[in-house]
Amino acid sequence: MDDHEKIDKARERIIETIAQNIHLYGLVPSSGRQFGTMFFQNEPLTLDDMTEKLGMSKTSMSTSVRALSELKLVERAWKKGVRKDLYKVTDDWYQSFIDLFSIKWQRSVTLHLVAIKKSLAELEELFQDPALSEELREVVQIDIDKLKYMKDYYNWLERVIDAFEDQQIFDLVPKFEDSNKNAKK
Amino acid sequence: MDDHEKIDKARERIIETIAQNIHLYGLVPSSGRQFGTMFFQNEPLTLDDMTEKLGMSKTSMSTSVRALSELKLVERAWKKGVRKDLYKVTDDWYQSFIDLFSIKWQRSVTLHLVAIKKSLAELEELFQDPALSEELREVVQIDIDKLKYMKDYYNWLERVIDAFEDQQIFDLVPKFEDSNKNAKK
DNA sequence: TTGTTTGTACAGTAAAAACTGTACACAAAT
DNA sequence: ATTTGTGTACAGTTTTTACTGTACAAACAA
Repeated sequence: MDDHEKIDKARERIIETIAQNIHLYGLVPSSGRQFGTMFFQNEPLTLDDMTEKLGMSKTSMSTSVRALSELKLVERAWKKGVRKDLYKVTDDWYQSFIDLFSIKWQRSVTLHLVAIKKSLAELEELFQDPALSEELREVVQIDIDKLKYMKDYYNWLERVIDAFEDQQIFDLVPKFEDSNKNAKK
Repeated sequence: MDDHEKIDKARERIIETIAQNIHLYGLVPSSGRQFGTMFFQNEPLTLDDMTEKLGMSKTSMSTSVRALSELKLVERAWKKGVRKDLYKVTDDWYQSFIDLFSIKWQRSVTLHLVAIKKSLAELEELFQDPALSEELREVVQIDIDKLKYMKDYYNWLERVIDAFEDQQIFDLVPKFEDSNKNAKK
């Protein structure tokens, strides 16, 4: 194995690991491979570069790079004289992780809260109805309690996301381990 | 629309919202529907109950409830005299969220760190080799720097997960909003 | 033991998602 | 205005994943 192959092997291991884990971002392995491949290039790549390096169709590269961009794992780059679109991996991975929450989880939290408020309002109105049977009133009360629990939970989750977004998470967990952490004050 | 239908409609909205968002847990909508349905039952359910309520095969219910259990979204329950397995949704959703990280993300972090350390060791050895061409030496140096960045990132991520696991996250983001937060001290 | 009941392994099918190739709109170059 | 180059919409295909039905092993009952 020559030196170049050694480097490739070391890179491939990382790329494959990314590919196998990127489902946590809601992406498929081939997008992970694309991301990993871009990561080890020291120049931004065009769609045609990717097609060649990954042996996949240009259409796939296009849709896939868009998915990566939406999650801010990849961003456009510019280089004078190059007319094709260029892409490179975002260099702040901490921010990428935060963006994942901002984008995917925040959306989910919002959808849940909207649904919860709507259902809660309906059930509370029903609860006020004097014509409601005693039996159903109990059922409604239980559901209301459940929805209130959900509401508290999603409000918490929203505040967690906010804490990531405005960088407070780095107060709790600094980027680099505090070496004094285990020392006596 | 009678009262019972009103209740069902309020529940269905929530169940469908869960179904549409559970992909964040790596599960498919039908598992979300199963989870949501269980959530509104006040008694633990058997696989046959689920089959009936969701109109799906028992095999599906079995595999699906296992997936939900692995993520600790549901858990087994016991009721005297009932021979069938019973399942109920876990009642601490905050803990479920934390468990998601412990289970899915921790695993991913570990896999990445293993791969990174391996590749890093290989590249560092290669870098020591006096026979390495000057040109490749530069390439190796750049890759080493990239891997070190990844390593720092995944170490941070691991500490974030730990901060969730040992409940420190609740110091940063309490379960219930601190009402004094916006008041002057 | 023999007969029931319950959960799941496994093979097959149906449904969904990923991927490709063509065709075309838009932009830049001549 | 015409030609050339680039990205993507869209339809069709392949591949993957979800789901079903059967068959069976394990646990319990009689």
